[in-house]
Amino acid sequence: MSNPLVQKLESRDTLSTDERQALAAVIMRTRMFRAGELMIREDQVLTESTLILEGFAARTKTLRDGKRQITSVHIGGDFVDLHAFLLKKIDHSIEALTACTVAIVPHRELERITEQHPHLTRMLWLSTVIDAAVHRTWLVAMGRRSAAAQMAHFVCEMFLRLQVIGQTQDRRFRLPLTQMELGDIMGLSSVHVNRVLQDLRGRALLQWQEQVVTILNWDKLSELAEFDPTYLSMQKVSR
Amino acid sequence: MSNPLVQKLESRDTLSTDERQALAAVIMRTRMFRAGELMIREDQVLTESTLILEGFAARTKTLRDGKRQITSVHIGGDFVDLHAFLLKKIDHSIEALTACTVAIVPHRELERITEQHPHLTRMLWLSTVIDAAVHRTWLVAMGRRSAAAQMAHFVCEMFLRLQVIGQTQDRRFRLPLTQMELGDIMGLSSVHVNRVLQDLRGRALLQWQEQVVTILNWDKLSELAEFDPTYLSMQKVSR
DNA sequence: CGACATCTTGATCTGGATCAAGCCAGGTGG
DNA sequence: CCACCTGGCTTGATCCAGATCAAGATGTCG
Repeated sequence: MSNPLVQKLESRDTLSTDERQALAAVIMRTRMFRAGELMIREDQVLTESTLILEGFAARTKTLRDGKRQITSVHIGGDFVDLHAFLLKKIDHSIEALTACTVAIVPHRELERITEQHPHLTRMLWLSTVIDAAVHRTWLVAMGRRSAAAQMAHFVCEMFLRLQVIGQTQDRRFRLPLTQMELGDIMGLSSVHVNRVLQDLRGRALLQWQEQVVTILNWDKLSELAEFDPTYLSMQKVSR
Repeated sequence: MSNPLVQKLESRDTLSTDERQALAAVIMRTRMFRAGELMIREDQVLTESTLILEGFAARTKTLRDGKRQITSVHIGGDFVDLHAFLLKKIDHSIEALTACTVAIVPHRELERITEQHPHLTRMLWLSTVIDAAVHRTWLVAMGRRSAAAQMAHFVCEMFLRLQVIGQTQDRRFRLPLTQMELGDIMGLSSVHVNRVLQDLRGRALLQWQEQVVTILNWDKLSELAEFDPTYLSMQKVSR
């Protein structure tokens, strides 16, 4: 089985054969979700975690008045709820944004990894720590950047993350998010998202048609976003 | 030494004598910072982590145009840069908001914990995962709540976190943040923070004088904030 | 074919930013 | 001991980025 998680971890440190086997062994079964389906309901107590093999998913929180915020977007190789291994109970939902194929990993198996594979444990821990780094980057973008810069930043981020798992061709990639979902990611209205995208298109920074994004000018886009990929920890170092 | 970290971890799961000793042994030395001092500079490569014993600190990111965003506020018992153990390099600064006493923990020692104490490892991992949960809560507040609700939420959060380490008396606690810092936390201007605070005072939800906050009406404050403490994981369960 | 989602555009409104002063307390230097 | 300065808080006036409301265009799917 081609495993995008291994691919992602290997981009950050080398895994031993032993560790790669341990990771493979931990996957008990796979499962599919349809687009729009709820993968995990808020406040559920979890005993297994979910690794995306294929597709896009999001962590979402909906307030009483119906306003929704997406706190992260996950792609192949991401453990959407690895943190639930330790939290046990999660205060947000996880939704499939597109059709998804996922691997199910019982917490018992993750616990076994922490008992027997210290280095692999650190690599999984690292994944959750990078999640947090992405959260911080979004906080900075929401709090202090203009909507255009925030959007530019998000596009740069998704480009690099998708590149690691081989889902980009040159400067082009599929990003199947509606403008309403983009609004929920950035804390904006869908109307404003539409205008921001027109602005970025107008400045010839990117194209965005039929769920396919093409970055026309990486330099200017990342300049506008003040994008620094450090937080994605994409260098291979011993951890 | 009274260790607020042990106090905090014990509120989430029981530690064995062995584990408590291992935690104590890991502290190589302590150090003090003055208010306003930079504890960690952005982009530094770190080989040790910093545990706050006493005082308030913040992770901050400053943009080119001088705008600043605070992405977390840390208090006694918090490892401000535990994530640096795995990230190695950090893309934000850490500033002492007040005078701080901290314990220094070499990464080598943390690595030894991951080799020898799986359960304690999970508890430290849990700390970083709760950090991320706080980030998500801030994202929701910044993206979708009114400034007043966001402020109310922040006050509720700080109250509970300070309560765990015994830094509250009844409904009153010291929160030594300027209105400018509050603005940097919530993505607002200090002028607006001032008006929001006046609003909350006017509604008799809280007092805030001389860096001391008194919650006058917890029910209404947490109602306004739609505050649900689940994300702080304050129940003692086996992890 | 109708129903529904998504995108687009225009008009208007508003929460919070920005700019500008004044106020107060504490600290410093002469 | 006073004059001054600095940092934080407060208030008022004005501005603007982005929200909200409304309607139409386009596409898709049962």
